[in-house]
Amino acid sequence: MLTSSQQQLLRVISQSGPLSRTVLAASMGLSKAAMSGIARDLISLGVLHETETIYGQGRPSILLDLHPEGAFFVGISLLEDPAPMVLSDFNGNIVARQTMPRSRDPEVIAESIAEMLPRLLAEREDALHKLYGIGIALSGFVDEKQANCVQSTLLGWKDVPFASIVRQKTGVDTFIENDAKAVAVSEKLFGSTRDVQNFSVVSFDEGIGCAHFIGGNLYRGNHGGAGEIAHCTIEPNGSPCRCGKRGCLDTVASMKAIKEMAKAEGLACNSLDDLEAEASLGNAAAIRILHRAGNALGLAIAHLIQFNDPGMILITHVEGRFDGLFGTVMRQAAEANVLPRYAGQTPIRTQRVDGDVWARGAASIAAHNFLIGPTPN
Amino acid sequence: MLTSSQQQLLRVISQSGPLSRTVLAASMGLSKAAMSGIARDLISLGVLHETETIYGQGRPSILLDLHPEGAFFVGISLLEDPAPMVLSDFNGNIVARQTMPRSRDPEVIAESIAEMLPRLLAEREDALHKLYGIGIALSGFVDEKQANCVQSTLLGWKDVPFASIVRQKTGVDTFIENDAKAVAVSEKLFGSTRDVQNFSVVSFDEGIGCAHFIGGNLYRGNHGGAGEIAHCTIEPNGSPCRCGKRGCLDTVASMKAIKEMAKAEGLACNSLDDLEAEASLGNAAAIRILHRAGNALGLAIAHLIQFNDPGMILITHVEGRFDGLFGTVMRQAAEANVLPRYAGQTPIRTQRVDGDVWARGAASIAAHNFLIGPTPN
DNA sequence: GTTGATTTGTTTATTTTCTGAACTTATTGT
DNA sequence: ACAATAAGTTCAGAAAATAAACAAATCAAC
Repeated sequence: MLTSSQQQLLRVISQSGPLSRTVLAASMGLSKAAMSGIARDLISLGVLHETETIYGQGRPSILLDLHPEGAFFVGISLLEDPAPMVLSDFNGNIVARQTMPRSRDPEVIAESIAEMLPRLLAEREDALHKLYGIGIALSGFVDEKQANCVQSTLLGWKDVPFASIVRQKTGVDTFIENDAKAVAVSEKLFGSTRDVQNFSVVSFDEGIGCAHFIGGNLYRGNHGGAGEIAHCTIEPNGSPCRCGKRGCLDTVASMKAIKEMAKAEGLACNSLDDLEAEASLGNAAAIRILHRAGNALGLAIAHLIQFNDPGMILITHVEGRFDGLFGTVMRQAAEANVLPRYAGQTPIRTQRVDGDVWARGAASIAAHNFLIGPTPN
Repeated sequence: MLTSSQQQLLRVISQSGPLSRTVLAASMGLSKAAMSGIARDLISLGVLHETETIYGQGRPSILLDLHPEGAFFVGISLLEDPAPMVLSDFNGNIVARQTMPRSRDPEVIAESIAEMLPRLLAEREDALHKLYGIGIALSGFVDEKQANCVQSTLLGWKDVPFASIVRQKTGVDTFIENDAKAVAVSEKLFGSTRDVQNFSVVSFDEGIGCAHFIGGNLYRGNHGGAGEIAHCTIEPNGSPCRCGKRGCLDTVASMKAIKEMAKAEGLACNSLDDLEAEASLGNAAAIRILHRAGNALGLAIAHLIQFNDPGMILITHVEGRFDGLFGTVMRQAAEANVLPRYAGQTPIRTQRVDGDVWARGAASIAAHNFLIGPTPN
């Protein structure tokens, strides 16, 4: 395996983006001499490579970055059926793809993974001896070692040591993670938040998920529940939620809730875009629903900003557009409910993602473990 | 100064409490041999010492802990006038005390500190050559280097490089910090949360402050504003707040707000205890006020738990008791507004603190910088 | 009691890793 | 062309960590 200095170097690069040897040495508290050797070793291992040359006064500096083809990872999403299984390079590019049937039996899933793995790797021969891990995203709570699924309603699991089951069947290092947290990790490693140390990702879909990066690390919370904003009380004494409380964000602002409210109002809308279209035609019910949902999501995001002062909020969404009424109301509510001094200080970015989010997120969990080791929280 | 391994050892001990050499070696990823030497050096420096002996099978292990008299720190609170100035040992015990006039002119305060410092140290001669820093707590925003006050309404400051001003006048390493964050650090270093890695401290007083520890480190937020729960919207369209918004927690649940509401209801109550007494006699207005305040604080704490899943919430309060109506309602509201699965999973502790909180917190900032170095966020 | 098992902590020779200082390389500015 | 500047390399020596053997302090069992 890698030495601790080598890991530290990869960690710094994955947290800050491409850097020169001199800058790396300074930020790691090492001498240029030490840096030189560590970089040489990692380059000859094929994990690092030289990219851009920066010209200034004096000898130009050469930026070092992770080599896209230096390591490969498998990502599997257990949120969909059939479950997608992808092979990702070090940049988050998907270089091969398969699907497999989803089951509720851990052993059966592990068996399927072991069966599909050679077929996946056959699509990309050079990845075989550079496969460093498998990551699996699922809906539910995962322990801090990313090994055991503490609870998953969707899969009907409770305290299932799924990572070691898969590891045993495949012989490859395996890690599992909650869906929203996996997406956050992939944004940090591969996406638009590489050089942001503190941010929260809100994944907007049928349900609402959220995960925090703090100090450059995924923060999982004491019970793995950090970021569970879906069930914060946003409308005191509001509608009952399937969790047992009332007025949870999930009952007002998730796609599921929005569609249900639309149905209850007799609107034939099957997507956010449909509802936005109705609203722009002046349909009062559609406008009311979008206002209510946008306000709720905006207030929750305002709380996120007030409580944690992140450097960025990134909203990922598979469906819909965020430049309509819903998005506008959401942004206004977010701005209106933070300290006026802070209003506008925290960028709220929305990003449409393709259907590979979960599988790519899963792969990023394996990459994260390779790069950074187990998360400290 | 200390080597990085020495600092790491102090960091681990200050985060986890007393540990044996063998456990330390394992948790730092070093060999027992290396540990032996590092511990020897720190003991002869007077910073560490052996405490309890733990008997089990085999040779007993000897716990190592910070030596209470191994280092001293000065703490100054600029929240009060006159400003208390204390000398603290490594356990947070206050071993000497002075006061000084507070001013709004940074130069004048620095001058006063330089003037009082010899008098403070005269009370405790052995501290003179073991003084490793000055910490200053103030109300406002402080940058991540704990050097500049970005903004303080109370002191009327904006971008004041106060730490370096004091450093220049006294010749001692100086750090400044926000009041609530300083209290959180002192609880982590000296108090009841030493071995908790993730927790939030809510300081309940005239205003409401809050600070988070995440992964064993103070989390300051991207603009130094993490934990500003006082101005989260807790009663949508509620009373106007001096911050410009409406329905902030501060307008309902701070001691200032509670007293104002009591006054508006014509109650002659000057403290929480007075109001609790009225409520227990059946005074409807008193009951209403306490319910409203307790509910608001409880909801905010529930959000804190939902968003960040901390291992503990610690509420520090100078005034009043938390076992009356206010505390009960607060706890009930907190429990009722978290995911039922989590209810009761996060301990909410209340702790009455003496008038030295702020000064002790300030001293802990200096200690934290000595032990752990600058906070990474 | 004595002996063996067990685990902590120390010692010492050896290996690994890092540093300092001089040096080479590649560029800008004049 | 040549000085100035800064990045990156080389290599001897210093510093730090390791492995393995060992000493120390206890419990448990006979």
